[in-house]
Amino acid sequence: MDKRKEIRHDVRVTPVTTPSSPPRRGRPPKGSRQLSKEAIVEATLKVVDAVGPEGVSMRAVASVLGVDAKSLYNHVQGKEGLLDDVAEHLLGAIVIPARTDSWEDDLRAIADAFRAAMITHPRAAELVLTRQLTSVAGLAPVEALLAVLHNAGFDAHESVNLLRSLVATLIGTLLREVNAGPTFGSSDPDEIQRRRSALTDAGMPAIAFSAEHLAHFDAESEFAYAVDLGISAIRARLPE
Amino acid sequence: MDKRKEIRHDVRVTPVTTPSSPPRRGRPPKGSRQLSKEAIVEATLKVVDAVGPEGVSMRAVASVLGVDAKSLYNHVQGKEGLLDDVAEHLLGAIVIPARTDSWEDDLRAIADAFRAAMITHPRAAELVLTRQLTSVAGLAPVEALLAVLHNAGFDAHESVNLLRSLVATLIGTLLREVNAGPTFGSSDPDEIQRRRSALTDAGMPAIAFSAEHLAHFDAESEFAYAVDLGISAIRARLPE
DNA sequence: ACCTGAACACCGTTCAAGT
DNA sequence: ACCTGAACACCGTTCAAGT
Repeated sequence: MDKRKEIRHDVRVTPVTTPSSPPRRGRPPKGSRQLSKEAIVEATLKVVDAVGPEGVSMRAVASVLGVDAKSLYNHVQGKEGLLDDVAEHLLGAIVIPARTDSWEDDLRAIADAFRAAMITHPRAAELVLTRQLTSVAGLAPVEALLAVLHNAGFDAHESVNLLRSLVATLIGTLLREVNAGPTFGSSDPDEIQRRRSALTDAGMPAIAFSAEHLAHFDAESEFAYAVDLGISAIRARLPE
Repeated sequence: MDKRKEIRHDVRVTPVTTPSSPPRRGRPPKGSRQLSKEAIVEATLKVVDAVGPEGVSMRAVASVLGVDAKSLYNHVQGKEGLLDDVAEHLLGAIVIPARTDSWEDDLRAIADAFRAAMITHPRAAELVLTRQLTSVAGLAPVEALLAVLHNAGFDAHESVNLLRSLVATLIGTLLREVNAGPTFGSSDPDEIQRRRSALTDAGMPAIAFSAEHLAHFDAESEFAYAVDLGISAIRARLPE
């Protein structure tokens, strides 16, 4: 409830210089790090990992680097631009797998690579999943998916439709996984039991019927299931 | 760039009382509206429609109601609670269609009802699509989808898996639609041409091959396509 | 070229005091 | 029961001045 205390608590991420160093003016004498976009993005990622995207402030990022918040504006385009940069950094970390002779395996492998990259920074994943990114660098996974679809025999038009549906499914599934957080994914039987009875008591028969399974959630197998479902839908649309 | 001016501009949403009314203390004499959660949620929806979720401030919402921001805290649980309330309000507006004898048609109809509700407030949709909602009221669409799946012959477990994949696809697709905004959805040939050449020049062969279709985007037919794809995947999993 | 002091116009929220 | 003044601890961002 008291936002001041919450933020005070969260925002302390190991600063590069000691907080007791005296305030200066102009360029620091010598040893101080050169600020750069990459360094700022990495610092931001640390903050996001610690307090989530909504906890990010220019001041918090700057303090990780032992610098004043206003200095960041020499390297990034404001807070929104910075968060875009973080998202693209994460997107760039996806390792596109080599192609095999099975398009099904290839699609699965790309999907897994995407998830793997998101999982390394669960709290930052939301940035990739919800932002409208425009960089060319972020297109590598799209290129990879499209290439596989073309190669499987789909024409330029159908490939795009399938690509978009598949990506939507991946995003929707991962968004749920990272938003749910560790709480929902937990296998704590007590927690599951509480959710189960809440669902049974909702007075909705179909929900009550499936309550046991609704209360349980295994992120990894849910993801695999969604990808398999997508792949079988694509297979059904194969020409010839 | 100058945030002050931007906000000044956007935030002026027709206030209920004239802005020149003198400041008061304690309860206003008589004519002033009774504040209520519903009224606050509706006012917030107006603000979101005007300036998007990130533009919402307690002060802006209060000013729509001609009231001080701090008064809102008597009725909602802070800003986050308020935005949750808005999301649930929107979720509650979904009109679940009557069931027919075709589970395919039923799934499509529920999906369409979901989209229709989101489209009425495109900028607010993001709240429904990205927030972790916990209310029982929001479960109606889930109940409807599950009932259809059960009725189609799926057991309690498989129904939940299919439900989650389908919902993920809907959320991913709608998120893209509302995030893209009117710009991307436009059929302006110049805009499409610019995007097309940007994609061709990216040096990625599969993207270049599909560039024409990647540059074009029709939200409604993309949605229909994704739903159809999901339904055909579900059909392939039908028992017996 | 790049960093900061001073400053501005905002925020969300608490709490005691008012009616 | 519900509203507000005063106040607090934050924000993002600009710009001129410093080195």
